[in-house]
Amino acid sequence: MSAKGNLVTFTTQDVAKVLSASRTSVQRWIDSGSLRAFKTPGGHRRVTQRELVAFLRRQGAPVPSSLLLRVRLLVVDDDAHFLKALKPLMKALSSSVEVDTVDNGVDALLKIGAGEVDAVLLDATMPNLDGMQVLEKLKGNQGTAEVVVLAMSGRGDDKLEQKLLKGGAAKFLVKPITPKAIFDALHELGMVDAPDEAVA
Amino acid sequence: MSAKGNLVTFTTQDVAKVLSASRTSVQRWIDSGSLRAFKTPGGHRRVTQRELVAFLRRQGAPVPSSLLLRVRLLVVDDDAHFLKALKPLMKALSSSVEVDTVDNGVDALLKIGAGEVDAVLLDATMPNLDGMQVLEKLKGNQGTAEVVVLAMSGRGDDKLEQKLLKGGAAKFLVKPITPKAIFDALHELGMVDAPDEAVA
DNA sequence: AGATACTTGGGTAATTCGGGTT
DNA sequence: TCTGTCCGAATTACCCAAGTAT
Repeated sequence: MSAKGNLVTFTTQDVAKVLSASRTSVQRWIDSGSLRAFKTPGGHRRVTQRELVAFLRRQGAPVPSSLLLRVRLLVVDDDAHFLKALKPLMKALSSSVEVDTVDNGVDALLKIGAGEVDAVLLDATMPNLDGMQVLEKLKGNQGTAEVVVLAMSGRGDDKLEQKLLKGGAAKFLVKPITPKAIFDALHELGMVDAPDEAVA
Repeated sequence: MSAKGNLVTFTTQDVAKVLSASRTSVQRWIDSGSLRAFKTPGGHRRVTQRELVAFLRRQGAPVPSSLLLRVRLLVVDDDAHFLKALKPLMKALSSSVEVDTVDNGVDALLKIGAGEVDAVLLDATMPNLDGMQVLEKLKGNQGTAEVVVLAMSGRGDDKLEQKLLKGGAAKFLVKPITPKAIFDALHELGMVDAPDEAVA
């Protein structure tokens, strides 16, 4: 079996404590749709940790590091060697980033659509895939709009960079991409904390 | 949690962990009918993985990807063209159905016997293979009796259809078989959910 | 098959939540 | 819009006898 169910849920009271608000307010936020929740068969509201963190970010509120989840990063590139090499390097660099890789846009969209991805490192210059189009689709869709897009391209191209950033890409990275560059980008976006310390 | 063949069942505690709820609540949900379960001879509740996923979806709760089920469908037909064409079509239609194909009954039975199959689409009118006999063997054997059999034949034949259904076939499909017909049959049997949505 | 350690069911009490209201 | 308070209902915690797993 895979890892433990990382599925922690919060009651309205739990959420209220995080924001120093009242339980009643949290109920209203949920009912008005600004905070997504599901209900138990008995009608009690439950908020996932993932959604709580997303909500805090939307509101510009600080995210307690105790709530930070591992970032699920999907790397989309058609260079098999790059993908194969990147995974262990990222793993060694930070235990708070889970790296998944695909070599084509179709698989990428399927995974993103399934809600299994927090951030995408997308080669904007892949053949058979219009990075700009993917970006537009992601940002245009409720449910995928919050996926952080890190665009990368083979070389500096100011025009492409501006276009992508304007389209909603969070960062623009120029190849060659290093694991540290990816980590730093995620760190600047507040998605991960400081790098792991060596354990003696 | 116990695993028997490919059927994984969850105890009340297992379900409770998935939702970070209490064991007592899970018991109540089962007793009130919100969550379907069966009982062991000793009275302990057991929930199938399939029902757990369905329950989570009904409540709007996130479904951990480790719980996602895929139906392993084995298609038995001697028409190579049919087999070759069907596989990619089913894949495009639904990512939750894994299609395997064989052109003879021997390989089919070997795969089924190995526990690698959830459902079989069986051409009941194959030469060199008595579909009815295969059906009887499957249903008569502990361990293979739960494999869902979708029988198909070249044309409507009420007598054959009645015989097969009486023998334990779950559905009777008339050729030409379309991927959608297969999917719908599996859907009616509760083995798959609604079709994949394109990331539009 | 028997023995052990762990888990579950059922009951009740204590706590928390939802909804209406101020 | 946010907060506080009410009551009925849902959820949780705790007990020990019984079922399950190894």
